[in-house]
Amino acid sequence: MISKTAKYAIKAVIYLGLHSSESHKILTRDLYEKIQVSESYLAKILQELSRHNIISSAKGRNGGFYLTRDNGDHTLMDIVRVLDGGQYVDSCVLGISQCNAEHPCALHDKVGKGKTEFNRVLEETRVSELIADLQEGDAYFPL
Amino acid sequence: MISKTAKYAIKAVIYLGLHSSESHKILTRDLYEKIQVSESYLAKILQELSRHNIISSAKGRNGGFYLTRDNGDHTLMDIVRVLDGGQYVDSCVLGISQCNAEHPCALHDKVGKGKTEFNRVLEETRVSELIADLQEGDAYFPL
DNA sequence: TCCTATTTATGATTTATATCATGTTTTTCC
DNA sequence: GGAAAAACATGATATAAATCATAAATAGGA
Repeated sequence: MISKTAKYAIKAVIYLGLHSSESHKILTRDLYEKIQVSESYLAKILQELSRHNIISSAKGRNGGFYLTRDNGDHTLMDIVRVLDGGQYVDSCVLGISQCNAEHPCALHDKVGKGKTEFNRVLEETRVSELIADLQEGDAYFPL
Repeated sequence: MISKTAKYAIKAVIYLGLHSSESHKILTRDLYEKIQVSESYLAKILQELSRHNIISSAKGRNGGFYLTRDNGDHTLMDIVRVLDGGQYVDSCVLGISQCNAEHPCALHDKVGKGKTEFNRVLEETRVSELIADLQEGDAYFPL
């Protein structure tokens, strides 16, 4: 559905949203265990996110990664696209070319709703909203 | 979400359900183009399905693959499990170990519904039902 | 009984994903 | 201005998924 890499990325972004700011940056080495991924792999992922402006970073001493208000404007789908390259979002569950929303195939019609719903949520949910939900205690995020 | 291999398999099973019977078996070479996969790869998939009794087969001259009434009793999830090994059905969308249905994580709570729905449909839909829908013209399946 | 058409079994190859490792650049502090 | 601390860039390796190729087993028909 979405790659492991994208999952790591989403977790990391949420964590940064909850625990970082421009005045309190976070280092890869202090984050990788929580995400349950190796330090060097997380580093690569964070760099990719930074390059696409999903998160912010500062080099050198006192550097690190953090989330600004602007960063929070991205959707979860943006994150997935940066890491999975947008290829997973194909219209038909069975990969039938003549199948689309107006003319859904047998399975699409049944199963497709679940997938469409999944995509829709990814597309509509902004990082900032998710963070807000978590801060208000409405949601659970055990990292 | 589900592998390409599983998609090929589902397509093939549906096709067999619509166009084959014990007295009218179908050869790999007459099917692979419709599924849009190579002949040898489809052969491998059909063999795997046959071994797990999802479809039926006969060797030798006048042999081929076909679907019996008994075969139709399997669910779509059965097909997926045979080819993907059941590993994709992990509980949490983000792979968080402490997250489950009773205690859903932030994303699980939002996105999870889509995935759960998807799984449910796979689990509940029997091959025979899907075939019936198609034969009655209620569904679309352009192969 | 022998030949041919078919599934079946097995292994090799390619491609994609995930992961690791190492060197380079930038920034801040002393 | 030099040294240390950090992100950044790049390439190598490992693992898994997808695909291909070939030989063996089986069954039917002449």
